Amino acid sequence: MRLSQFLLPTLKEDPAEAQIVSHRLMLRAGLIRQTAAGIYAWLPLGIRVLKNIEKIVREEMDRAGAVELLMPTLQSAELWQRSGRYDGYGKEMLRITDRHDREMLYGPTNEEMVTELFANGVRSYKDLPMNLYHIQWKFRDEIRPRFGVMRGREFLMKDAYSFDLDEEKGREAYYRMFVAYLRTFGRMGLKAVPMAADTGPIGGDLSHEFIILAETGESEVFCHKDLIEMEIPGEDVDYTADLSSIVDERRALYAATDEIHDQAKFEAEVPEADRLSARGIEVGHIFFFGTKYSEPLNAVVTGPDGKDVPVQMGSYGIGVSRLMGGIIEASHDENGIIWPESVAPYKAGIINLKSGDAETDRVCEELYAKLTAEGVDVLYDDTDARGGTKFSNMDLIGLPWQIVVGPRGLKSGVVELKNRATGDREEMTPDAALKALTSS
RNA sequence: CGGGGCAUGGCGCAGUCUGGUAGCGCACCUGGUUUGGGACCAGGGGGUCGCAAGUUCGAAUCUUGCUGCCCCGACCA
Repeated sequence: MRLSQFLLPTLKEDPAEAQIVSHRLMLRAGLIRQTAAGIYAWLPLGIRVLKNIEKIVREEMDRAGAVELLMPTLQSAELWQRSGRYDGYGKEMLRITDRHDREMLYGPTNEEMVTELFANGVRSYKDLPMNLYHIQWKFRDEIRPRFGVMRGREFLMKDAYSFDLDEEKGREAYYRMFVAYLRTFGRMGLKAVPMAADTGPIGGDLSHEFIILAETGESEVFCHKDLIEMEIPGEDVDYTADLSSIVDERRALYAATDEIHDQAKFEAEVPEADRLSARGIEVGHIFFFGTKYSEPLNAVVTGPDGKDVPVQMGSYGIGVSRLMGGIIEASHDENGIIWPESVAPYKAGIINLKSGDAETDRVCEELYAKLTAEGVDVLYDDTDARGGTKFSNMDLIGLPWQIVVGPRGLKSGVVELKNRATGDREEMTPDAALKALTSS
């Protein structure tokens, strides 16, 4: 993409409304614009990142055996009245009336709807296990939206729902998601720690929040430091096998958010040198809730014994839009965002230091054409802005690599390749820069 | 929902206390000089001062009501 044809409204100064660093940087780097409290428009650069995050989530869900579908944002109130949640959900739920005075709502979640879809399509235990997910916009009318995209009212969420014949199978489904989450966050360059969470009325031990560590995180977390460095399961992880060893080795170590933190237990279980207290952001939440929805909505399958049983369910959320804020919180410096390559809107930027200079333009054009042909996403700053402006903007938007092309270097036949994360710069021929970017 | 704060050009702000016909920086447009880390000179465009009533000869400024946004708290992916 040529910057001259792109919409990239960067801001030199911090907008007054943004308090935390990810919110400030998202506004300054031209990723989002707020349109109402807690509601954001995604600008061209922002939507590219969002889609990259989505892609990783989708790939890991698919790998773990979940099946994608897409449920609507608007739901009828009737469905929620049957599950008994319509009155209980409170003002967080945005209620809408259509032209026929039918009560509708903008979905804050989809348990009811997915349960009904499942019940309509599945009758036999032989069709289990099943895990259905979608990536869809949700709306929760938070009393106080804040922190930009981290705590918006409208947000993009991946939610998956597992259906199993009995509790043991349900546990296996839960473990698959547990492992898929480790991989998902790991691929985004995040260190996500699963922490036991409140299981609510169902009880049991099957609920975890996935917390990423970031200095500016909203809540305080405490855990064994080994959890941070634990290896992420590889691409070849076998989801049909018993995954309990992967899950158990993590659950064996202390990890808690400040809400349920028990300092005495922490000190008893974790040697002082291994205690880590840090700040964290919740980016995922998984839980098993048995027949909470399958019973009232009559989602039953016929078992091997010929009897109908309500299915055992779990649900598994990932805050997709929130993750963008979370990644920035975890990866930035004083100059701007530092995108991990897996989610970066473009892999590289080309800075033309003297637009209009025949040789500089020629080398830039050639690099741009060749990188594009090789399938490398590249943003070419072909505007006639001054060098300093281009450097600052490129650092701000945080593309992993920058190729700086100017007359001074070209005199000796070199361009400069800069790594945004490390700040390292190296002079090399345009061909060498091309190779460096296409081989990695 | 309780407490606090803000609303003046695209962005950041001054002016409000002490009413007198709107200003600064950045951004934008034109011309020139510049050109490897947010240039300089000259000229220029853009604002019903959040909305509505009221007080006054006169309101960004005073009064009342409303709306929007931000921060702290309770709540949450």
